Amino acid sequence: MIDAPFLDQCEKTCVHDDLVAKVRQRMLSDSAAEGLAQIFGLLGERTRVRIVHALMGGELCVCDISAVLGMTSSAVSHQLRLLRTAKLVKARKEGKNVFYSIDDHHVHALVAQGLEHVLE
Amino acid sequence: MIDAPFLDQCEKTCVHDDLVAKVRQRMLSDSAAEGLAQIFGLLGERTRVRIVHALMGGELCVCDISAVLGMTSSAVSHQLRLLRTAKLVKARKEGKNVFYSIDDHHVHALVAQGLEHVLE
DNA sequence: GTTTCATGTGAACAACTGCTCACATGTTCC
DNA sequence: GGAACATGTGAGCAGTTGTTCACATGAAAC
Repeated sequence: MIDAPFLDQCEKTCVHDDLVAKVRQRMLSDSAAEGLAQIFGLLGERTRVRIVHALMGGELCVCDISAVLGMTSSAVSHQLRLLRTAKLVKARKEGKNVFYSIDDHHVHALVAQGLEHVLE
Repeated sequence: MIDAPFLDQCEKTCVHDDLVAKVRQRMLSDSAAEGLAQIFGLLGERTRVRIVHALMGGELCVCDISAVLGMTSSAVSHQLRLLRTAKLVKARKEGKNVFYSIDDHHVHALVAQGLEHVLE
């Protein structure tokens, strides 16, 4: 049921009980909301979204990404770690270099969809 | 061209000049990166993504959203302001109540796409 | 082995952000 | 008019986060 303390605020005049109950049934689970917020949050930062977009053209090593973005490799590496942990990008080691690429096929679609919103 | 200070770090051995130059040509503009980060960032937070998801079932007034999420209407109103300013949701006034709904048709697609990633 | 270099990472600092609290606004009902 | 109530908002605080700095790691070349 609906938590009491919040209904008490305006129960009589405002809240549409049946509607609220219906929406709560379809509501995102905690884990789903957390997961959604995580992936959107990772893409919701200038540096990281630029990294992901750069990788959409193909794999790049850390040093190349640093050069493309004009940032230190340390800063880039910190962000790559977050993206890698969340499985948005994957790493391939080759000698001294580590090449990164998009890991999840949904990421492409998400960024493309986001661009449609931004560019129209 | 490519900014000098960042190339200097590992110019001789690591950076693939032609590849970096090519990627930089296709690189996101500053405004596009900022716009992408903004919309993803807005969806990249637990409370806001729950609000947007709740609105995907139809319009709701502030008080109903508060009841659904179990949060104060003040906290919800603060977040609605951000979503409204960014044109992710729109407001319709009716007497004392203000009903919110999804403003941009891309938002539906984005959240649905994000859910596919999370739920698989 | 030693050097060189690409990458990874912990600590620290500054900037940002979400919530709370108090209060303002505007509408309805009496 | 005044009371009640849904909503909006500014200030302040606590928690989070992105970058820098210094240093560690691991691989290639000599």
